[in-house]
Amino acid sequence: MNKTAKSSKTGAIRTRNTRNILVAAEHEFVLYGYKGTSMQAIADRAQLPKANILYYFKSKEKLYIAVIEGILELWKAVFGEIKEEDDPAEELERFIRVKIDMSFKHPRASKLFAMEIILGAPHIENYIKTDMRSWLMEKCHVITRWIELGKMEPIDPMQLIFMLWSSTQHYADFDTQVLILMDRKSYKPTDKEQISRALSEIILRGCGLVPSHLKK
Amino acid sequence: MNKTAKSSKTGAIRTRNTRNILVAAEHEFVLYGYKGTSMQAIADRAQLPKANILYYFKSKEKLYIAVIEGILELWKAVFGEIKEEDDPAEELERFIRVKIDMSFKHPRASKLFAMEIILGAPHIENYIKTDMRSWLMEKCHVITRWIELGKMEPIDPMQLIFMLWSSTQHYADFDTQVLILMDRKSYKPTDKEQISRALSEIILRGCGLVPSHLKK
DNA sequence: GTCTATAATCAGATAGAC
DNA sequence: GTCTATCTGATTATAGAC
Repeated sequence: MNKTAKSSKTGAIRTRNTRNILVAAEHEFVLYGYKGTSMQAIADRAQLPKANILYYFKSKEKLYIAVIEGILELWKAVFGEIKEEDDPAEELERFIRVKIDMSFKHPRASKLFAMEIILGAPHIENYIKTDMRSWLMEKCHVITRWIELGKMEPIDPMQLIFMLWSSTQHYADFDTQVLILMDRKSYKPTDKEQISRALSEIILRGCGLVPSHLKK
Repeated sequence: MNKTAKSSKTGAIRTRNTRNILVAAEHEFVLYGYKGTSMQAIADRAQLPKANILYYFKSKEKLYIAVIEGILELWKAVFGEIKEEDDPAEELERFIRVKIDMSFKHPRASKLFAMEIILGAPHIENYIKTDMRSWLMEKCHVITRWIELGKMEPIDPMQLIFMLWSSTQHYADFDTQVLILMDRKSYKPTDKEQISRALSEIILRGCGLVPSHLKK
C-alpha cells in the first residue's frame, strides 16, 4: 500500500518532469539545431539540473528521438481519411485548413521535422518508408479514382499532395521569412483564415474544383 | 614585374583554394548543420590542413557567412524581371521552370538557405528585409496590375508567390522524403519536366490561366 | 604563404554523495 | 530518486616553425 502510494506519487513527478524536458528540448532543438543545443540549455529551460535530463533520457540522442516521436504521434492523430465517395472540393479544402491550422498551432514541430528531413532524415527514414508512404499511397489512390470518375481534372496525385504539404508547411517552417516580408511581428488571428482561403482558391481551381466561398 | 607575376600566381592558388573550401563547407554544413560541422571535416573534404581554412576565413562563422553569401549571389543572378505588359501564363510558367531547375541543380544551396531561415535567419535577416522584400513587392505590384487588367483571376499575389517558392523548393529541401516516397534513389532527368508541368498545370489553372502544353 | 603543435574552452556523460 | 563534482573527448583558434 505504502509502496503503491509512493510510486504513484513518484510517477506523477516523473510524468511532469518528462513532459517539461520534452517541451524544453523541442524549443532548444528548433532554436539551435541538434548539435547546437546543449543539455545544459535544455536543463535550464526545464528548470532541472543537467544530470536529471540524462537520468530521464539516457543520452542526448535518445531525448531527441523522443521529441521527434512525439511529433509523429501528433501528425498521425490529425490526418483523417478520404474516400472515393467523398467530394474532392470539400476534402481538399478541409485538408488545407487542417494543415494551416497545424502550422499556426505547432510551428516548432513542423520546423523540427523539416530540419530532420533536410539533414537526410537519419532518424525517421523508417517512418517515411512505412507509415507515411502507405498514407500517401492511399490518398493517391483515392485521388486517381476521383479523376477517373470525372470529379476533377487529370493531374498527378503525388505532385498535388506534395504541393498541399509544401504550401501549407511553408507558413510554419519559414515563418521568420514570411513575417519579415509581410512586415509583421507575428501572425494575426485572421491570417489563418485568409491564407487557407487563398491557398484553397488556387489549388482547388487548379484541380477544376470550386472552393466553397466562391460557390453560387 | 616580378611582384606582379608572383602575386598573380599566388592569387590563382588562393582563388582555387577559396573555391574548394567554399564548396567543401557547403557540403558539410548541409550534411551536419552549422554546429554539427567541424572545421576538420571541411579541411578533409577540401584536402587542406585545418589551419589553412582558418587562414583563408578568419573564423567558422565568417566561412559560413561566405557560403551563404555565395548562395544569395546565385539566387539574384537567376530571377528575371516581369512587366505588366508580359503574359502572366508565360511568365509564371517560366518562373516555375527556372525554380525547379534550381532545385535540381543546386539542392544544397536551397537546403542551406532553408535551414538558415528555419533557425530564425540570424545571418540573412537584413537580406530578407531589403533585397528580397523589394523583389517581392515589385512582383506583387505587377501581379496586381495583371489582375486589374483582367489578365488573371483576383488572387492574393503574396500568397501566390509563397506558393510558387514553397512548391518548387520542396523538391530540393525535402528531396530525401520525396525520393523515398517515390521509391527512387535519385531524380531522373525526365522528372524535372514532369514536375514543372504538373505544378504549372495546377497553379496556372488556379489563376485562371492556360498552361502552354494544354493550349489549342 | 603553409602547416604542426598546442592552448583554451566546452560538451556529453558518469560516479558517487545525499 | 535527485543532484554535485568530475572525467573524457572534441572543437575552435592561435602561436610559431618552416
